[in-house]
This record gives sequence, structure tokens and C-alpha cells, in this order.
Amino acid sequence: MELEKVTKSLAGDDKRRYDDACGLAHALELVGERWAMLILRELAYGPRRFSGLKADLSGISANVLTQRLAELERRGIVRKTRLPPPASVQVYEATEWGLEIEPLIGALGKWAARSPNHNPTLPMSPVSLMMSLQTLFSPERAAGLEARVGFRLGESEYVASVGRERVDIERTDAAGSDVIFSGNSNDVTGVIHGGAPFETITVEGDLGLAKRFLTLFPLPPKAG
Amino acid sequence: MELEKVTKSLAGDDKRRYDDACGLAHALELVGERWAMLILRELAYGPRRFSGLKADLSGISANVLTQRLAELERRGIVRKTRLPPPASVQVYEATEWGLEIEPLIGALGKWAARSPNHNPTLPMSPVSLMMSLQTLFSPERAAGLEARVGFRLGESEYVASVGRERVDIERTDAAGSDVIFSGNSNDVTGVIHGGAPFETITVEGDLGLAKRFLTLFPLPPKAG
DNA sequence: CCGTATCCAATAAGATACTG
DNA sequence: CAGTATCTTATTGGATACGG
Repeated sequence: MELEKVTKSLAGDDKRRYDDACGLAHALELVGERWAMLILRELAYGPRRFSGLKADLSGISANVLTQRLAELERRGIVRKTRLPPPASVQVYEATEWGLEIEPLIGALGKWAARSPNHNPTLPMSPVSLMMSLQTLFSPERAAGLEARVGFRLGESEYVASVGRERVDIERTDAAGSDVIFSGNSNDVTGVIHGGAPFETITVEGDLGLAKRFLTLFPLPPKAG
Repeated sequence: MELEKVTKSLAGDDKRRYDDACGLAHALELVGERWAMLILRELAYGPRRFSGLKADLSGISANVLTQRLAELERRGIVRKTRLPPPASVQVYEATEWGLEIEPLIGALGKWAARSPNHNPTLPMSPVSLMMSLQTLFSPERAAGLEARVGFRLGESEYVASVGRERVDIERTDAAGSDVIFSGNSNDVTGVIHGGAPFETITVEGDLGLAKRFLTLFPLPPKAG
């Protein structure tokens, strides 16, 4: 049984292979399985705990998450580490190489947002929202603006630093930002991308900046 | 039975969905199935026939190819058309929107080529080879060079135009290029990326240029 | 909290043969 | 050439229950 399982797992890696030297084919062997890229997305801004991943990947089951993390680790894309004391909890983080796929993931998301079938009203994880700020950012619309915009999304806090040509995201205390959006990530997404009124969430600080901020992330034009 | 099939196909689209507004999740619903991105890769430089796709996607079976093409068509990524007379054969081509995923596909391939497990000795389709020229191109190494390099790879011919900052690929008659590489795509790949000697294929034209050309596509450094 | 172990159902993929 | 039709296999994913 032990042996059989090993054989099966090897088969899983071998038989389902694309026999193709093309880098893309290899990419799909590395991160092409269901959930794999979404897990990597969740690791974009730093290490995450198992339960956090499970919570933000709506619909994944524990065993699938375990399996994907193990595969990604075996392939050198994810690393299992322990946070320094006093936290000392076990976390997963992307390796340096693994981190390099994040811009591509973001670009894929931007591409797909042009689909006529894209439904932006579905739930959105905090990381998805932060990533959307980076991929949809319009430098032209932000001309001359520099600001720190904070987010309190459930357990996690982020700061988006708007600069001349890009937005940098840090997972860190939002206090001290020029303006802070607070609420669950779905509601905040509604305000940022869906045009929902501020009253649906909490907005503290420079409200003028908040209003301007919302204009910086135009949705790409629909295809077709 | 008819009805059952419809129900099943809807289930395939619905149940396997990621419930996630994130663009990436939608991208994976659009092109995340096995073979889908590889099919799009094959459409990068123009329309292709069913049999050509099947031949270059080593290992795909006819029914899977049929199904993928139908899905991609339904999603607005691929279009089924007929070549103008006198050819008048039926072909598949990427839509304008579908074409925009090509650079992302190329970047994914380049990322994956850094994997310690990447095996560059496997077979490589003509399109893969052409795409690798674009993704691995080093503008620094090509400083001052402008040239047209032709390829005759089995049935298909391509011309790579090396410019200041990029390589453009066209699927067109190779005649008139400054140098022409001919052979099956695996052998030519061996020469271009594997350091195999010219004798394994046919090289006609400016041999000095051919030698220089080989230096323009450094493999990215391995991760880990 | 962080998983592992087991089981079941759905389905996708592959092989093969066949048709307009 | 361009696919369908059919059948078999095995992988995947999801649910549940359990252990450190």
C-alpha cells in the first residue's frame, strides 16, 4: 500500500506530463494544477498560515491544500518555515523564484478581467484586492500623487504606497497612513472597484484623497 | 441523453469554478484546463489547422483537442474560420483578445525555464522554438544588429526579424533571409539552444551571422 | 490549530475505432 | 482531413472524521 501510493504519486508526476521542452509546458507542470496559482497569489505579500490560506481560498479543502503546498515545496516554489519567536507558528512562503511569478499572475488576472463573462461581484480575498491595485494602477491618473493608503481587512492590514509609476504593497500596520479603508474585503472591494458608497465601510483620514484614490484603477476594456 | 450531456457540460463549467472575483481565478477558468494554454501557444503566429495542432501538441488526443477548441471558442478566445480561397480550409485562430495572452504565456515559459527540473532535451514544436526566441532575446547582446533569420521547420517557415529591442516573428516564406536554418524543429532547437554543431541541420547564407545569432538567447539562471 | 487518513463521486483524459 | 463516438482508467476534488 505504501509502495502503491508512491507509485501512484510518481505516475501523477510522470504520466500527466506534457512531453515538451517548451518552458510553458513545464510551467504548467509546476503550477498548472487546480488551486496552485491561487495559493501563490495568497503568498504574494508574505508568509501565510495554513488556516489563513484555507479561509481565503474559498472552496478549497484541507487535503487539497496540503497536497498542493507539498508539491509546490518539492518543486522549490514554496518554503515551509517557522515565524521567529514569540510567534513561532508554522507558515508557508514563496521562495525568491516563486515570488517572481507574481507579476505574471497579476497580468493574467488583468487579461481575464476583460472577459465578457467575468463576474466582479463574487467574493474577493484581501490579497486579490491588493494585487488588483497593482495590476490596474494607472500612472497617468495618479500624476503628481504620492500617498500611503491603509487597509484593515479582517485580520490583516496592508499599506498601499502610491508613487509615480507604481503601487507598492506592504502587509503591515495601517496606522499612520494618509487614509484608511476598513471593513471586510468584499465590502472594501465594492467601494474600490464597484463604486459602492463610502458608508458601506469605514473610511478614516483624508477623504479627498480617498475619493481620488478610487479613480486610479480603471477596469480594462471588455473584449469582444 | 442529449439533455444529460448538456447538463454535464454546464456542470463542468459551474461546479469546477473558483468562487472568486479575482481576475486570476477567472483566468484559470478560461484557460486553466490542461492543454488550453499550449493550444493558444500554437496559435501565436497565425491560424492553424486541426491536424497541425494535433501533430504539434505531442500527446493530445483528438477528442480533447476538439473539446478545448470548442470551449475556447465559446469563451471568445479562439475563432473558427475558413482560409480564403483557393486554400479554403478550416482553421482556428486566436481572437484579438486571445492574442494578448501570448506575451504572458511566453513569460511563464521563461520563468519555468529556471526550474531545476526543466528538461530542455524533450521535443519542441516550431512555435515553441519561435516563442523562445522572443522571450529569451537579449537586446544587449544584439546591440547594433539587425537581421532577418529564416527557419524551415518541417512544413512551416518562419522569419525572425532581429531589431534593437526585440525579435518579431512572422510565419512566412524564409527565402530572402540573411541566413536560413532548416531541419526538424528538435534538431534546430538543439543548435539554437543546445549548442549542437551546425552539421546536424542545414544552415544557408551568412554563417557568421548564424554564429552570432546563437548568442542572443541566453538561458535564464537556474533557481535554487 | 494544523493538518492526516479514508472514502466517494465526478470528470477529465487517453486509446481506439469509425464516419462524412 | 477533421473530427465523433465509445469505452476504460485514474486523478481530482470534496466531505468527513480523526490525531498531535
